[in-house]
Amino acid sequence: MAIPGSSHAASPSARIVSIDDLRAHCSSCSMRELCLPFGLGSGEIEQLFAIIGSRVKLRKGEALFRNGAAFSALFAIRLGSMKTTMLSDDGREQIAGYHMPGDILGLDGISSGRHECEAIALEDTETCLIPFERLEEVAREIPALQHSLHRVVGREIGQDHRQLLLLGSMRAEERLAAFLLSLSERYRRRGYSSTEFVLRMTREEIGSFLGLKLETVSRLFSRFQEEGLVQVQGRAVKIVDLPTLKKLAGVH
Amino acid sequence: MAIPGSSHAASPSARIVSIDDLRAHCSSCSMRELCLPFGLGSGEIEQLFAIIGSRVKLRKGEALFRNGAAFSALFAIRLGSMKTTMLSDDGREQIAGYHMPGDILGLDGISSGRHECEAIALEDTETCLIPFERLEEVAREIPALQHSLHRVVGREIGQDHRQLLLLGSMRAEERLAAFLLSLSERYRRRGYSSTEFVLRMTREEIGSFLGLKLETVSRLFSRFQEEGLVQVQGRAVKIVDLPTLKKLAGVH
DNA sequence: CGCGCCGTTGATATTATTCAAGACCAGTGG
DNA sequence: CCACTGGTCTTGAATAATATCAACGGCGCG
Repeated sequence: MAIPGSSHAASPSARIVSIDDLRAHCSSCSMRELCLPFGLGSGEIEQLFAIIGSRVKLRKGEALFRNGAAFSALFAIRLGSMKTTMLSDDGREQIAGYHMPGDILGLDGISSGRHECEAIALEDTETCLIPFERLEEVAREIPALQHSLHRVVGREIGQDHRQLLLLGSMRAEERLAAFLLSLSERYRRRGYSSTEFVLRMTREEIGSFLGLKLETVSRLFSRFQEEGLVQVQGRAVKIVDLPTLKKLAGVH
Repeated sequence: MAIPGSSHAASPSARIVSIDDLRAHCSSCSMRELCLPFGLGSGEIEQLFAIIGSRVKLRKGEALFRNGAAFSALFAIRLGSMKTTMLSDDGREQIAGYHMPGDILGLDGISSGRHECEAIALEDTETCLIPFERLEEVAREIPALQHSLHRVVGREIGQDHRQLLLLGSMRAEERLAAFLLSLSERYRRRGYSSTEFVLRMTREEIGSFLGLKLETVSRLFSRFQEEGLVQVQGRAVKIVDLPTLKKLAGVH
């Protein structure tokens, strides 16, 4: 499973690209505010950047890591988007996360030393590979980096908890409304339109993420459109009536 | 909301007890293998112990921290059990976690500086208060502690992901079976019986944790008993047919 | 062009919830 | 001691929500 010339886990088809591009540098990365560099001085960013040995490019559908793979690194998404999926023993899959640029992947592997989920690219995607042991070393020297790592980890836990609330206590239409609002907010924070965006997942994947079947998702999109909440054409979504959508999702 | 003489968040009725008991020491705590001290040498445990200024005792129903409270510390459960609950804006609550001795609570507050859930004692419970800033300081000096903290965090994320799988893709009977197996395993690791234990939650709380209504949980317990999988008397549970239970939960 | 994947929609089936009634149990005060 | 009370648990019947099954249209791509 290992890539020739690399001790880090990634799928065989992934291509590792050595750094030859200045835009790849943390200090000029447009995601630095959301990612590990947040709060670091320029010298400190330099130290962080020094351990990011490579970028990993994935084509749509390729895996960054697979279930059971040895854990040795975190990955920061630079460009594109990914899903993380949990697999039950009988083959069903549950999408546990939908990740965008600035998100950090792979935290699930820290405790057991093996990844307990899979990370699959939803489109052509580029990530930074961050060797975890070296990150720990540098974090011991740079309090701000240590804190930033903890902040990222806490963000992941918070997101998971909100998803638990969604799956455990919301009805189908509330789930979809909450999902759209969450996307809206996350695009906004990244400087994109918060009202018009393109979904990167199929209806089936959205259903898996929300604990629903694809037909239910499709029907809900149709109904939301009828009711004038959104305009949907395939994966292109335009949020029309934000207040009502918020009310639906239970946000007051 | 702050306790007189303490800068750390906890409910007003919680009593802080200064350390006057040798059994309170990390090195003699029966949970040290599951908790932060794991993997530390005795000198290092001493340094960790030095920052644990106090224990927090809670009576059944009392809160360790509430939603929105300022985050300043983690808490390690020494004795008893707790639930963490997420609150939706419209008042519904979702139990996100069921925690036992050795578990670390409060990680959800790291990223925003405020707790995003509530931690409530399910029975009389005792926890160690671990000031987070000081923990970060000491973790920078002791790689093993730093790693142990990361391991604990990763464990939490893994557990959340498994719960997402449960809520998103399992049917009611699978959820209850998986819940019982998870309890069984966690009691086993703590040196208790893995086949006979007492639930610390009401049917309603179990339902909330599993995304079900209390009546559904009650019916399932009755059915599992009829089918000879378990013996249930109120909250006392005895697992009778482990293999079938595992098959139900989708574990092969 | 034809194939495969994706999305929509309708009819039906299944699952879990809701509503309702009553049993049980521990604690409390007369 | 006993009746009373509030919380918990169980069970049944009716209902609502979502899944399943099935058919078909569209779109992109080789």
